[in-house]
Amino acid sequence: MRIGELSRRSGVPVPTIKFYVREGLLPAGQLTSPNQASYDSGHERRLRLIRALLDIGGLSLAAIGDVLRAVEDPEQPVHKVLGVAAKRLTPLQGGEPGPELDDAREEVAELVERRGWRAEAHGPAGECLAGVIVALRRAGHGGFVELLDDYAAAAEPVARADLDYVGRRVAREDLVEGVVVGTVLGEAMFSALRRLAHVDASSRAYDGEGEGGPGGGDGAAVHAAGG
Amino acid sequence: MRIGELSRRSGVPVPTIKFYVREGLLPAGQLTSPNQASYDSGHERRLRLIRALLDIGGLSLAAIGDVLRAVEDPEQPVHKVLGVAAKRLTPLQGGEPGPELDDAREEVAELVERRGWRAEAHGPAGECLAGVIVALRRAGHGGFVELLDDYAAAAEPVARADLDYVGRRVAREDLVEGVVVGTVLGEAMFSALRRLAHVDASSRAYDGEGEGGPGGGDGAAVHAAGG
DNA sequence: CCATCATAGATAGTTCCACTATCGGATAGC
DNA sequence: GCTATCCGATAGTGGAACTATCTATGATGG
Repeated sequence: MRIGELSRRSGVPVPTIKFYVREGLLPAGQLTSPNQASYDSGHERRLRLIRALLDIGGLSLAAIGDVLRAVEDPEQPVHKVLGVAAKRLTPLQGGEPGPELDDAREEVAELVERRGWRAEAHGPAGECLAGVIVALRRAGHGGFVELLDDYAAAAEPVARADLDYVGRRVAREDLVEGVVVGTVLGEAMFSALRRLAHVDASSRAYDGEGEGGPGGGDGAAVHAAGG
Repeated sequence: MRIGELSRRSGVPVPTIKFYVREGLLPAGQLTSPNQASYDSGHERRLRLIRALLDIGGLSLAAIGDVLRAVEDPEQPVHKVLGVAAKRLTPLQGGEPGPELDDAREEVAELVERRGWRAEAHGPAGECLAGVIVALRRAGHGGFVELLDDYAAAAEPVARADLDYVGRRVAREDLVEGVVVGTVLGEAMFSALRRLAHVDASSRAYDGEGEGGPGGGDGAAVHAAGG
């Protein structure tokens, strides 16, 4: 297919497709003549993936490019690709070093030990978590950190489900793409579910247990007041 | 305190503080003379909250401003404030309408019913979830949608924990701020924990059950390959 | 075979966002 | 008085993600 049809099928404007090719996010079409190239369904799929990571996952084009190029490169061993993915999928707050951050790191290490997780507490994910803890404390909501264990307990089955999804894939590219999609879009999925569950939990807490179906509250329910 | 000290204590540059005041994110200092103003610990706390929502939560300044101004305004009833928060904390993908989106909406409604949630499936959170489902399908990862129930089951205890945290607050402003912080920073916290749990689950799945502590794998472990 | 349309590739421009720089005049505190 | 700091205002910066325009070339249809 030509670029016009690719644009129509993916919903991405032609100049934007050209821009993505320039930025190395999308391989160029197969040139059939000096000013004519043909694109296939692989391009279409890649384009949809880019838009999902961009719009839903909120990744930057630079991050998407790094990840996708690593996925494409057959030279890269799988674990390297996953390393790139882990780094680029993490906002990586870092923050200014200090005793606060050291304390938070220590708490993360204790949590990992407490739950018996086989994970490095000082890897990208652990650093990210420590950054969040510091930010919560700095924002005056240190109490929220007490929920860490509850959150960790909920994260375990989610991680197992993710791995289960990824485990069903065999081809290298499919595998890696599964990890990326699971990490990025799975996060968006959980986030939406969490907000839905907030409405439910709030409804039960403030409207009383005995009342009827959803939406019966008069506004006390958290998040229920949509407009 | 004067603006210089506020800057030193919060780590935010003076011109940036002035910028936040101009944008209505931070109340102006108390003028003690035509060109002298004094700031208090409330300003400092607010400033830290802004930075947390911006850096960790990834909210835009516009969204932060809407939420904080609603929180500040004593005219606004609590449920209105929570409505504003819910809307601004949601990326609100919307996406183009079509049969795909209708199908996804239907699935969300079925999920809500299946779990017995007292929540409107067509509120902001439900719409957001439907958008994610559509994006997953469009990106060629419709299979991931099968994890919806696992994710929903994990979201329930998290939502209960959040509500429990919020429930401990009594003052109106504290309550609302708790919701905002819980929703935004709690998401970042869960996200980091989920990635940590990925490392663990991957280690167990690929490195064998019997091996020793963390980090022992040779790279097959998801995300374990940090830089 | 010729008019019309789409395309490749290149360069430059736009919009939004989150700051950052500079300035003129006033004040604080020694 | 002197210097550092401050207020308020205006203007400028840099990055991100496009978008517009242009030229030369080729495809398509009557």
